[in-house]
Amino acid sequence: MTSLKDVAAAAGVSESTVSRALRGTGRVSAATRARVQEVADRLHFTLSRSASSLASGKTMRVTMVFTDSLNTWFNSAAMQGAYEVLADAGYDLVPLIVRTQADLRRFFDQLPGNRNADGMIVVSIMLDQKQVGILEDLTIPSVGLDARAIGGYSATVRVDDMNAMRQAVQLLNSLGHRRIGFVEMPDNPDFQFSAKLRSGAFFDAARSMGYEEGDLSLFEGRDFGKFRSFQDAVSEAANRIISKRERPTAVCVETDDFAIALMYALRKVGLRVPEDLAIVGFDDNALSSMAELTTLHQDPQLMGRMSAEKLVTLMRGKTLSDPHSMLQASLILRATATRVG
Amino acid sequence: MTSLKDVAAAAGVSESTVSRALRGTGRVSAATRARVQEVADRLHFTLSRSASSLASGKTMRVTMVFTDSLNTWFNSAAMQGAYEVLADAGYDLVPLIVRTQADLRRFFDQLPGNRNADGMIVVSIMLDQKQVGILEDLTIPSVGLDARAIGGYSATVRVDDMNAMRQAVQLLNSLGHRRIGFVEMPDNPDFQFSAKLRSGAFFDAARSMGYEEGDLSLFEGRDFGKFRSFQDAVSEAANRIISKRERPTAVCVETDDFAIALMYALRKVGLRVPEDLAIVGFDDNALSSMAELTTLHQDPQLMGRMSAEKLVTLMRGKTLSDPHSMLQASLILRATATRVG
DNA sequence: CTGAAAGCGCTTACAG
DNA sequence: CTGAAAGCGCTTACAG
Repeated sequence: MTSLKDVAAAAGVSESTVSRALRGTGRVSAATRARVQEVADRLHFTLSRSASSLASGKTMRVTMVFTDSLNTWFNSAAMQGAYEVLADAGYDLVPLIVRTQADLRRFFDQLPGNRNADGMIVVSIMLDQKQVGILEDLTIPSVGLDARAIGGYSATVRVDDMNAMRQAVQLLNSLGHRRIGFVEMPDNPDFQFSAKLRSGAFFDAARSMGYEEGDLSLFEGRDFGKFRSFQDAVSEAANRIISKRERPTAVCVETDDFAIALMYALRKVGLRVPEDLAIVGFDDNALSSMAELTTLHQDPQLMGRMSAEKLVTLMRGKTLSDPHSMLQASLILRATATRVG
Repeated sequence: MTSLKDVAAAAGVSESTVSRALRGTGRVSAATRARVQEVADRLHFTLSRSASSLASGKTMRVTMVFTDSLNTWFNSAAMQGAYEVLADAGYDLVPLIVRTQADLRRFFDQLPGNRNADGMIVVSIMLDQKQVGILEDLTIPSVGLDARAIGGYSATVRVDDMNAMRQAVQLLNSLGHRRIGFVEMPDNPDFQFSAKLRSGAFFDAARSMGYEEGDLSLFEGRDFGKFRSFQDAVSEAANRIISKRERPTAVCVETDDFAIALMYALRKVGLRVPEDLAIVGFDDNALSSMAELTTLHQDPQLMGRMSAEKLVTLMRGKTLSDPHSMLQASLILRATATRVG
């Protein structure tokens, strides 16, 4: 395999000069640079990233940590957004899935001594105090994407759940719904990070707008999470909604995917949406417009881009004027939430 | 930053022993191994991948090459499948998007001298003869995923388009459709790799079943590909279908995404699906069941897994008994293709 | 089972 | 602007 040494020999210059010419750093005469480049092209030479990395101390790699599959609507878009920015800046993006508490513990145990990335983007993970401490002591920057709390991260990008839920409650209130509820996603039984923030925000908003405890229902994710499949969880959630005494006339659902599946399940047993139950989702994914789902729009690809931009700035040793970005979700009015009755 | 040397010092053994103990290679006494591991854990030590890679000649990295966004239905599922297998085998997965002919040329120009991956998975790319030659000369194995031709790749995983299209035509024939057509995806104007194989297979199947040229219509991707947005392309395709003299009573569409968008566009102007036009898609993605689309099911996550399994076997220096896998798509009967008339 | 030593292929002060 | 040399942190024959 041809190495930098071969290029140096073929071009009649030193290895130092080849290195500088190819990377465009340091002072090299235009003529020399051109000759080196020409020889390198002819020999199909590429720098060994491992060797460069070892010598320079920069890995030119970014780890993107997920708790869930890469092909969810949110994760895949966030990764695409981050990829675009990182590729432009010369960084490789390396996805890592951390599914269980044990995985996560191992990951954090090894973090302090980890020299295998110049930075990381951590997606949708709730950290405990110890983990926050580890991040703070890290020599490489970390960006929290969909981080529900700022602690530990050098920068964060998130959606304003509080305000989003306020908009949703406001809508339901304006439409005359007096009994409302929130439906959580099924918990991953093996994993503790499912944030309760969105449901918490929903109820806070509702109370501040005059709803009383008796008006509010929570359909808890852990009640469906013990079921084997997504469909089982959907059935159980639908069942609990139907059999609820004093059933709400409207619910918010934690994500569009769950909202849409739920809507189909409810209609199948004869509950009319929106007449009997209004539904508001969260995400505005590709299914939502087709399902005519009223929902809150967020843009994970943009969030991925923003996270990567912050990270690149930090990896270059600069500081951020706005390390923590909070985006607003926008309410998309469609057919599943209409006036009560 | 703590290095292997520090671990060796703290454990009172040589660096060689630490290396062997931590990687579980070579003969190390159980007691020594345990002590080394304990010290390594205490110091939060992780091997530097760059240094390991440089010393061993293995990068433990796999490049996965796409021509399109990471968050398409097919790509994200394929990546998830490949990730699962590669992560288990200790490899990092590094996505690479090659959007233009120029990108692709540069990529292949640099491939021969590239030491930055131990193997690669190439998704949905049509290769020319020169590129096939480059792959064949490569020292690292390459797997073609959704490779429409075998040439150059050490192994391939694909769907049997021929047979899938035969099933589709057979269905339309059984349902009494005598005038049928195929709708291609809009071309990426900047890119030449959109395969014509699926439409070719469709017409081959139709002819072999007695359809005459006058019965068959092709709606070519390049006719919609010059439009700016996906929606524009959909509109143009719908327009061409509607204004076709001797309009077909049924069409196959290259992918579900395009089929569903097309269906909505057609219904909007009053064409009834399936009464006026039956539609069969390809993919069976999450939208299809909701849209009640009759389609051909394929499983990109499984294809990603299979590709990675083949690649891992090859990277370990073993040979494959079945390097080229062809999966069958299965026809999913739903509401958009019914008896003619 | 364990260690000393060479070497992987670069980058980067340091000198000139 | 260019080169000689040290060194990044590992792995792996080679010896014992």
